[in-house]
Amino acid sequence: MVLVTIKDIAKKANVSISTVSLVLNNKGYVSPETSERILNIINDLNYKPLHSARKLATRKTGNIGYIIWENHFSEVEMFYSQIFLGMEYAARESDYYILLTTVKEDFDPKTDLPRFLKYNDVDGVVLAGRVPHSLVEYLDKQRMPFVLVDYGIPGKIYNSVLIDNYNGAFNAVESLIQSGRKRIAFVGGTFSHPSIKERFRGYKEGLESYNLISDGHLKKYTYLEDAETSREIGEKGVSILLTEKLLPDAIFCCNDTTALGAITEIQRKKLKIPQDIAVVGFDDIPTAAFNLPKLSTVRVPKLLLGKEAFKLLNDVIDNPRLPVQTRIISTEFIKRESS
Amino acid sequence: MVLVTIKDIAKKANVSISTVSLVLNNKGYVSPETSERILNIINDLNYKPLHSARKLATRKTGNIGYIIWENHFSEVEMFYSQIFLGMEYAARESDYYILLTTVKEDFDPKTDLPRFLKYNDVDGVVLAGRVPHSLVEYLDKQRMPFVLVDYGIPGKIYNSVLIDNYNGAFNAVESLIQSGRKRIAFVGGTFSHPSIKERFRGYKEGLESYNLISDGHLKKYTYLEDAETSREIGEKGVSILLTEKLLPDAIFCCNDTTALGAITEIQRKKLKIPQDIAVVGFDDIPTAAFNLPKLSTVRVPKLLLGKEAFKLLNDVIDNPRLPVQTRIISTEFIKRESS
DNA sequence: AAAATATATTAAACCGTTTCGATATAATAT
DNA sequence: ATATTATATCGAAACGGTTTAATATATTTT
Repeated sequence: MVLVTIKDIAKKANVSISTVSLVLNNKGYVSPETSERILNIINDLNYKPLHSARKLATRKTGNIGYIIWENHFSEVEMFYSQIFLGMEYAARESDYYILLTTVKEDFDPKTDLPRFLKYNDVDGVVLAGRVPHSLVEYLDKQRMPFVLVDYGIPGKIYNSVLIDNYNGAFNAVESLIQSGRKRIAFVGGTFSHPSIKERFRGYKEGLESYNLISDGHLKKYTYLEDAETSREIGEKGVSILLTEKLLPDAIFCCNDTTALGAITEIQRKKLKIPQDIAVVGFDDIPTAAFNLPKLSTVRVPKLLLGKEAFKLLNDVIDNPRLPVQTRIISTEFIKRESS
Repeated sequence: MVLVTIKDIAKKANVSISTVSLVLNNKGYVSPETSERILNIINDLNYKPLHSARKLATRKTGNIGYIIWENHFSEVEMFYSQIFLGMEYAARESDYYILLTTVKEDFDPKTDLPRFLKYNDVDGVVLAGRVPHSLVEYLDKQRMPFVLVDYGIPGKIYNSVLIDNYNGAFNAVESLIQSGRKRIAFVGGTFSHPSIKERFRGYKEGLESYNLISDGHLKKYTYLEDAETSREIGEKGVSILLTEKLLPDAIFCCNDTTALGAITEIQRKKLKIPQDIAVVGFDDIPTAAFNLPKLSTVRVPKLLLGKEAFKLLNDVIDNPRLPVQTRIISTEFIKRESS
């Protein structure tokens, strides 16, 4: 049960270990016959190059890091787990392992640096969702290749994979309008998350393009709270919106979590969904399809986000002087029971 | 920006690299003065031993694998993510990285082996929840150290960290009884998951010990479906239980997901929770505390499960001939609005 | 026919660490 | 005083790969 090494292969194939290495990495010139012979022996002996030896020689770690806020991972949201999974699937076709870690709310690069950064155990990093700016700056300064997913830092341009929030929101609102809604409200969390800002813009311009936005509309029918999105925001938002004389007949929520809260509150007020009020969310988290009424929402292809992030990071690692780029992933409106 | 190596430290400290290595791993004899001097230089130069070099020399990978079913990770459940997080927290105090991967429903060791097993890139593995038996057998045969979390394979004894399902269920039922419930039903999924079987046993013996289990009780008030737990099972179970002449006044669900389904169905039937029917779940997933009514449940300390699994695996890796052991983690009943 | 080029293989240096004697000195036991 | 043991340090060989420059032969170009 001892380890099969490149030496064993070389000996059995009557070649030098260099030759074996060459076919392993298909580099240089190796005759087809030799190559095949070696490959067969590799297969017979079930030889797998030792990661650590290989990585030592190539001076790569073979790891990439995946960083998210602690609460994004430990709370209700499956959103970021899905992105991780998308990356993991993509990574399976490559030589990389993905190291997942969370960072605290009050992150400080001096003391809270993820282990894999502290010990230089990754070749690059993907950061998903809202993430400490100080961490991003640190990575930038260290010249560590990184990619942001579903987040951007105002005033800075980094490699990133983003959702087409604007059009997603626009289409959702459009769908509400086409089903006859006239007074469409918005409930959302902090604009410091660019996605939410963009969704709001899509909402607003959607209404505008159908001339459904009278003077004072936004004042009456918009609830924005400068906090992380949550069910609470949805509940609170609705309870305030429902004090209007003329009730909204639809609510577009900045994401599903918020929408779930909104639904709870609407039901508590004994109003019918979607008859009295339609509700639409954003993200398409799994819960959305299970809760009653099933939530209409804008589907974000989370696995694809992860996959694209991985691919982009790979490109950046392979070619560090690649110009900074942003890849936009488009969304799809999913009509269910709530609208 | 070149790499600081052990050689640089040695040179600057006027010692051999062996000595530096010795203080790094505090082994052998090194005089306190030398040791401190070296440590200072290490600190000054911010030297971090290169993982791959170290791992090559020690013939360890420094990784441990975490394996779960694909649907456990990609669906609603945060349960297994939490266990992962517990492991990750524990790992931070050690030298290990955790590699998370999922396996497919129809797993076959011949073709679907996780990469890190195929390429021998882990020193041990934690498997959480229901997991392919063929995989467990494979690991056993390969002498790969592993630990099962919240799962057991009938007829086999492996290193594992389990929940005290029996007492958790017993206590939950007891609480229902003490608040005056008489006809307590059970809704659950497949018994091939030992946890569910145990929870049922706790339920049954809880009732028995209070003499609340008449002839035919179990026939009338038990809904078991031989499938993965899901909201659907909860909904379906309740819809069947509610056809009884004498309605149950409480439902103990085998887990929170099922309980969430049960609540949906009870509400659909216009019954009040907890006035008409109390509902109790198991696990305490985050959603449980957010949904209305807030779910009473048996809290499973998921982070602790992960931590214990990590520690046990560590022990097993360090000492492979350790006798097989099972660590039981106890639970806590959380009374909220639904009971 | 000589020169240039393409093809095929290899020896040896190197990657950064651990570890195993070997060596040397200081402290203790006989 | 000598033998033994504890303390302190080091040289060199591993660990299992990659890579570069050198060598040798076969093929093509001039």
